[in-house]
Amino acid sequence: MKLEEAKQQFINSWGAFGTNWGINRTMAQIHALLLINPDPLTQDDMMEALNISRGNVNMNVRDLIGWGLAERVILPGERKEYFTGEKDIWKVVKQIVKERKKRELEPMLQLVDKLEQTEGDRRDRHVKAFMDTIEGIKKLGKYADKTLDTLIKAEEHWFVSNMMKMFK
Amino acid sequence: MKLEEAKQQFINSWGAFGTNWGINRTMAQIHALLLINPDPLTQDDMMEALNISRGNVNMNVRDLIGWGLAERVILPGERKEYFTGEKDIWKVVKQIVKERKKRELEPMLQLVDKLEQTEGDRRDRHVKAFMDTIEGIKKLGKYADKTLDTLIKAEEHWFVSNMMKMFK
DNA sequence: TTGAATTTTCAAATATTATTGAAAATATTA
DNA sequence: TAATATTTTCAATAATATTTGAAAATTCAA
Repeated sequence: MKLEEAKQQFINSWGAFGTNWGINRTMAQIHALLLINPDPLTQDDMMEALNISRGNVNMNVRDLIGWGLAERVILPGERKEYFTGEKDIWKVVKQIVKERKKRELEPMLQLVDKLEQTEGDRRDRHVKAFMDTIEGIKKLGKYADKTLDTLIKAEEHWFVSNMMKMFK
Repeated sequence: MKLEEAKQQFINSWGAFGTNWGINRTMAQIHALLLINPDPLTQDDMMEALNISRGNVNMNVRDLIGWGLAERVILPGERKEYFTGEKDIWKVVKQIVKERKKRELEPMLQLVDKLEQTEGDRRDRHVKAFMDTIEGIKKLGKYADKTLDTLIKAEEHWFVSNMMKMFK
């Protein structure tokens, strides 16, 4: 397979992959494009590579920046803005984990803390089932929170070699 | 807060949470409903609790069964079908991990195996950047695959206590 | 400053995904 | 077997999410 075809396949698959994770297709495709491009790209480059409008590129690039997955680059002497993506996949994963933890896990933990205060007699099987679920989620959620914090701070080799010990 | 209000909040939040993960709102809400209900429910119960149509319940319950998160229950003497959900959150998490690994990680690994065959001279910076990305994803993907297999097979207490050692 | 280049915004258009509801299929009981 | 209850399907509809494109805002060089 030729490079151009392979790139196209990668971009399409990364886009489809993203949609399974609640990320819009275009944002994931732009991310793919930045991952595989050695040099920074302009918004026009992305419009052309993905066949999408200026507004679409602009919004999604800014979203990617918000996720910490892309950044603006100033090239001396150039008028236009350029953008690059983090190339180290381990760092990409850590960044995504960090953001999703902040955006989703933390609000979920806040919710269960609140729902834990629900009134009612546990001898009522409905009350009990509800409270058991909430407590189960809280316990596992807090544990996930700590685990993910460890991952976010970890160096790849440290994390991998620690995990390896579990596989034996 | 009263039980009914708390249940409603939990169902709504679980639904919203699902949409961030590429899972449709109704499926996540039905799952929430099954999580917090001590007894099996009929499709009519779910229609009423969530204010949705029969067809919608039916499709989403079957999807949940496909994900291994709900199952049909036969109650002796009852004409209607009943459904329950797994209550143990650790098992729920393992089941979701197992399914997403099969549906997403494995196809992704197949893709990178294929894209690794891309022709081209690595002295070309574009070829090199592409191949580096693909190889990075492959390496981390294979590692994730093993880690998740360990998680899927693990007992909660074993897994937790192993992870604890990393936090120290 | 000015004005050309560039980026950003956002209402409207389009595309995608989810939901309904009624007909068809299936299962159950008498 | 026929009558009835229940489940399933799926075309039509509705709801949601994404994309466009042109106007407004901003930036920058002279």
